[in-house]
Amino acid sequence: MLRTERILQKLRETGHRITPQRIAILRILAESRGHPSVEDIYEKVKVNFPTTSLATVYKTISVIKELGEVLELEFSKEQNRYDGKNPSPHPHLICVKCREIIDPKLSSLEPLTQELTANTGYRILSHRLDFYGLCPKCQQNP
Amino acid sequence: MLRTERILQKLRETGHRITPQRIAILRILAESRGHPSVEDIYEKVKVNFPTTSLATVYKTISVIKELGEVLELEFSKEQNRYDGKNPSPHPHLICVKCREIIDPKLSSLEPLTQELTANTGYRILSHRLDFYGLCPKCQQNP
DNA sequence: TTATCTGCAAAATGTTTGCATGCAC
DNA sequence: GTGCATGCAAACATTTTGCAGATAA
Repeated sequence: MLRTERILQKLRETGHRITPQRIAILRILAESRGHPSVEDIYEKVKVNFPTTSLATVYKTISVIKELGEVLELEFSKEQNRYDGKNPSPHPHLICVKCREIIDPKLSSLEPLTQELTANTGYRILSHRLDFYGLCPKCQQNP
Repeated sequence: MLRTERILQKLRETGHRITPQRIAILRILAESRGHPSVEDIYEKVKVNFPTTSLATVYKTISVIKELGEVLELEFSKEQNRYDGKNPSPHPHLICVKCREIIDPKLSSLEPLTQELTANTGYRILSHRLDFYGLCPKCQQNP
């Protein structure tokens, strides 16, 4: 809810309009723990706003991305997933069976990033770290 | 060339046929330092085998993937890239401007993986770690 | 000889775009 | 009232699939 307000604020400040669809979409984004896909968001928005289109969900996410308030996890074989709770790069843990994605607690990558900067001459801007595995549930039901 | 031989060997062992197109494709895969895309491979193969189709490149990569001899780096906004030199998970360094992808030397992720296993109950199978930044060349030519 | 591979074209999937209408400001 | 947002449909890019003919074994 704080997140939702913050994003609304940023939308206003940047001259974007606040529409009911946008409020609904970014509320879902900011409050979902589960890293929803566009389709997931679309289905949830439609409960209250049945005429909403997929295109609107895509366009809204695109705006929020520009504002730096959502992290996009890209996949090539399935829909991208979104993290609106925490838009800065952080590790994810993805179950290869049920495709649940969680945010594990993990030591900082800062030392690795420094190592890289020193060794390569690249200016590091960001990163992505995904671990793939079997969640406890899927280990039990094979 | 050792890599090429190894993959050819595995193809034979698993009952796949060795065709000129396949030899050409996996040679490019196994010898390219630059993490080529399907399109990159396609263009190179066509120099010697002008009738080759994109579908054949896709199908061949799919077979080599099944054999565990190529690492696929998935992207949602551009073509996937392939690492045939080293098919086990390792970090990549991606220039956000020229899209060059290199394999940096970096400390092992083993400690992080152990930390995760201990904290989450997941059975970790694999991972992907990409760093995004500006390569030295692109820092100079902005 | 025969089952697999190739190459073409069509299909599938996820995402983006164009445009007429509607609505936030 | 003005211009941005919506919602529809069409376009787009990448990858996959189906199938007839070619070819490795």
